[in-house]
This record gives sequence, C-alpha cells and structure tokens, in this order.
Amino acid sequence: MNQSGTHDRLLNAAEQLFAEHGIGATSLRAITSGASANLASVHYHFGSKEALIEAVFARRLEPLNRERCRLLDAEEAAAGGEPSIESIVNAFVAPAMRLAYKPAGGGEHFMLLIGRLYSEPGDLAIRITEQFGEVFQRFTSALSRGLPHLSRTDLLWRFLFMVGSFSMPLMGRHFIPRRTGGLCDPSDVENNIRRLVAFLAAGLRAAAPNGVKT
Amino acid sequence: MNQSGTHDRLLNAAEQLFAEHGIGATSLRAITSGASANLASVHYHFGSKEALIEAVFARRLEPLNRERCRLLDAEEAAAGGEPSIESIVNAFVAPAMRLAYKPAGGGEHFMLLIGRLYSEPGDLAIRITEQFGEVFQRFTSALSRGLPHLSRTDLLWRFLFMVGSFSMPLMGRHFIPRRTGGLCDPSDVENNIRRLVAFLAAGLRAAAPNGVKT
DNA sequence: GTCTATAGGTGGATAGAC
DNA sequence: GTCTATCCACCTATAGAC
Repeated sequence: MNQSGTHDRLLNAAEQLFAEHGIGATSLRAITSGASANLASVHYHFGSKEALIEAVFARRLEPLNRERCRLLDAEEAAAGGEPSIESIVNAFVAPAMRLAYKPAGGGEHFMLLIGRLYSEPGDLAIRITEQFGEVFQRFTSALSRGLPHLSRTDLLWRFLFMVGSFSMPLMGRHFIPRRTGGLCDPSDVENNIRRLVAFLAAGLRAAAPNGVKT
Repeated sequence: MNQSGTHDRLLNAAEQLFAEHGIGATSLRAITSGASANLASVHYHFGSKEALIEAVFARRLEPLNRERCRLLDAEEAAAGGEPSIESIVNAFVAPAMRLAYKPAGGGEHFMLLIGRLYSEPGDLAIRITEQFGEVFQRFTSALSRGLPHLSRTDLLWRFLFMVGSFSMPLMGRHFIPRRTGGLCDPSDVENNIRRLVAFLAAGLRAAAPNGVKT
C-alpha cells in the first residue's frame, strides 16, 4: 500500500519528540523507536539528522505560509485592496493558532517546536526563517498601506512585536494555565485569536512614539 | 588574590556559550576551556551541569526582577498608587532591554539565553520561571487597577502578549537587522523602549474583544 | 527497504594525586 | 582548589547481510 509509511512516521515522531525535549536533546534512537522504525531508516529516507530536521519544518511551514497569503489575498480582494488592520492581523495570526491547536491538523507539536528553533546550534534557524521571506514582505506591505502615519522603521518594529506577542499562546501550552490559575486556556483558539487581533490592531494603530526620530 | 575567580569565569563562559550555541549543545569541556579552567572545576564549584545552568540564570534574573519591582514601586509612590499604563509597561520592559544591551551590564548574552530557556529538556524552564512569580503578581495587579474594563482573563492574556512581544528585540539581535535591511536596530535601546511602550500601552488599553465570553 | 553490528567520537561524572 | 586520568553511557553514521 505504501512504499514507506516509515517516512511519515519518522516525521511525526521527530516532530513530537523535538517539541517535547528539544531538537538537540532528541536522539535518532528515540525517533526511530517512537516511529517503530529501524535506526538506519533515518539515513535511508533523509540522509542525516540535519536533513530530517529541515523536513520536519518544511512540512508544516509551507502550507502555513501559503494559507496566510491566501487569507490576505481574500481580504484584499474583498476590500478592494484596503483591508482593515484587523483583517490583516487575523490573516497572519489565525492560521498559526489553528494549526497549533486544531486536533486534525497534526500540528499540535509543531508550534512548540517553532519557538525552539532559535535555540539550536548552527545556522538552522537562518535556513528555516528564509521560508518566511514572502510572508514578511506581503504583510508589512499590507500593513503599511493601512498605517500611513508610521515610518517604515516604526512599522517594521510593530510587525516584529506582533510576531513576538503571538508566540506566547503558541508556546505556552503547559506554562500558561499553570501561571494563570487556569484562567487562560491556550486551546481556546478562536477566542484567543479575537483577543490577539483586538490587542494587536490597537497597538499597531497607536500614534508614533514620541521622541523617536526615524 | 581570589580564592576563586574560577567560579565567576565559569558562569561567564557558560552564559556566553549557552547563548551562542544553546544549552544542550554546550559541553562542559567547552565551558571549562572558555573559562581557562579545568574540566573538574565545574563539579567542584557547582556540583553538576544542571546546577551550573541554574546559577547562570539566577545571577541575572534576581537583580533584573528586583529592578523591575523597584521601578514599579517608584512609579506607584510618585503617582499616589495609580501610575499610568505607560509607566507600568516601562517598569517591566526597560530593565530587561537595558540589561540586554548595556555594555557594562554583562548581560549581552543573557537575554538571548532567556528565549532559549523553553527549548531545553526536562523541567528547567519551569524551575526558572518560578523566579518570575512575584513580578507576575505585582505587574498584573498594577495593570488591572489601570484597566478596569478588562476581565481578569483578558488582562492576563494581554500581559502574556506583552511578555512575548518584547522578547523580539531581546532575541533578535542578529536576525532583525538582517530581515529589515538594517532599518531596525535592536541596540537602539532607549528608542526601542519608547516604541514598545507606545505599542503595548495602546494594545493593553484597547476595548475588550468582541464576542469573547469571560 | 529493513535489519544487525559496529566503528568512531563525545558526553557528564568521578577518583585520587598534588 | 586544581589537576590528570579514566569510566561508562550515549551519540551519529555506515557497512553489509537479508
């Protein structure tokens, strides 16, 4: 039926174990054991641990960023090229939040993993973040049309603040309920998207900071 | 002259190497070599690699969080118990930004390291974040007095968004200039503090999100 | 495509001399 | 407090039978 369900089982096991224990701390033995595969199968299917890591990221990032651009396209078409700030923020945030928590999506572990990306040795983070180039460009352009009172520098900073802010509900699955006495539930996805959009749209729209020369 | 400059040299070398290559990827041999110390000295001074890691974090986090509380105290005293949202955000954000980029502070590497905390195996992140308990409590209380239109849940989420957003200028030292064509300079600390405060204060003050039941 | 076996290297930790 | 020498567990990668 499949010449290699092993290939996908390895990706799944790697994704989960990387998210739980960190990339560097996950051995190929743990991965192949979790995938009910042989130790040597990683090298057969991917060539090396490095290549397996890249495959794990590419499998999720490509559809995620395509979906972001698709939503932005739709909003721009619907609004005649001038979508609201809320729509733009939503197009950026919602696909990631849904991927992280939608049970069927298979990305439950992946979003934890994204935050761990920067922790790993070598140039892995740089190679992976190349994948965000188009998204970065498209969304900063869309935002700048809706926020003409901001200099390019202020706009870019606010975009970066946005990226940081919503890493929190993505990465804090275990940490946030603990710290908030259960009040904040990261899996309450659609409400959290609304919370984020309200917060971020207001922050993005704020007057340019006083005393900052650009 | 010193019974053990070795102790501090080990902390310094570990901090730098952890930040550059990740905690798990840094061997004791690399640390002792960087500190011009002997391999066994780590076990003599700290007992284990785990204990060394905790000491690296405690050395920076304790003064940082003390300074945050001190600034908040000062603002509350000056404002008769009702400081502005901007003042509260500033008291939270500014000490970390200054620690990360002030050359004399010795924390150049540390703030990169904080972001890597969640990547590491085991319960390290949980043990370290216990150190934030008092700060979390104090700042959410101060914010809630200034933002009575928010439910406790919405307030806590916005606090978490804030924490995430300013991890960006802290961790993105290398990444941000690259991605913004040099327009955004993470080391432009005082201006970035003003940018963050303007952005976050507006986001915190936004109306409660529609359609979110609390 | 899957397996066993093993090579070749590095990790944290420790004993014991000085 | 500092050093050398060493133990032993574990890692990635590969060779070669099936």
